[in-house]
Amino acid sequence: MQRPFLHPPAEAIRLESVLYALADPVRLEIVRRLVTGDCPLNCSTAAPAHLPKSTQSHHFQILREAGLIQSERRGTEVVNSLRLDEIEAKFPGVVAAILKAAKPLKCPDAEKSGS
Amino acid sequence: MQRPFLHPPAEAIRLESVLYALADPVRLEIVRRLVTGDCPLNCSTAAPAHLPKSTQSHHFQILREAGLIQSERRGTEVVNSLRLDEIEAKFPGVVAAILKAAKPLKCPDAEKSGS
DNA sequence: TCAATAGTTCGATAATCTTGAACTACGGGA
DNA sequence: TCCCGTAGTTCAAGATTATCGAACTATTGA
Repeated sequence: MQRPFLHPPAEAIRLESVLYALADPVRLEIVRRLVTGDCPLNCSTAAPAHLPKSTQSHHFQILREAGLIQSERRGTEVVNSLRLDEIEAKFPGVVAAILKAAKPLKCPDAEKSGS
Repeated sequence: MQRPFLHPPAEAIRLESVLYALADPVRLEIVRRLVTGDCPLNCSTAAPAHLPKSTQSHHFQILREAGLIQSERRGTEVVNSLRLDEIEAKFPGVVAAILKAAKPLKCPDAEKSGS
């Protein structure tokens, strides 16, 4: 068994880790996609498609360890969801303000939904 | 002349850089001290005292390049001030929420103001 | 001019990020 | 049940970045 996902309890979530996780354009985009909910939540679809799988996995690990997302194996894929309530309870307004200020990432994903 | 300080114009300030700058406990503490204004604003007093000067300088450079602070030589010391208005205009509520959520850094600075 | 103070720059080591390659886990046939 | 395809993880190596002592620069004051 691949070691199960490690999720920090709410008390252990640190502001610095949350900020660090969101300080990367790719991870910020992942969180943005998860919160808008306009796409399935597995890793491949939530991450920019042009990235290697290993890099995607690394970013999800950081988001997980920061306490921003929760990952759960569902069949062959991993379903990710945001832990917005817990983060909001600990750091009111932080993630909301960041997401409001975040612009969609410009990347080779650009599908038909042109700007 | 030591090359003068580089400050990005407001338009060039990126959310990711701001978050990255604030994701470090030391830098978050520096910003916290600058905003409470309960101490002079030069580098040595704004940074945790136990840190080597070179490390302090590095942190101030990152804060500067992120657009969070403005540095100006005043005699033999460097005076730092926050660019809160510009950041607030670009990313409303972000820094305010972060500062509200930030706890004072526990460090060997601990003066008589015991917890 | 000399010494002291406040920061910066340099150089080396350590830690972290990125990515290809190999591996693990699960589901679907035949 | 065995084999294959899909979805992610883990490993290893090179590239970035952080930390900190040592040397350097800038400014003030005696």
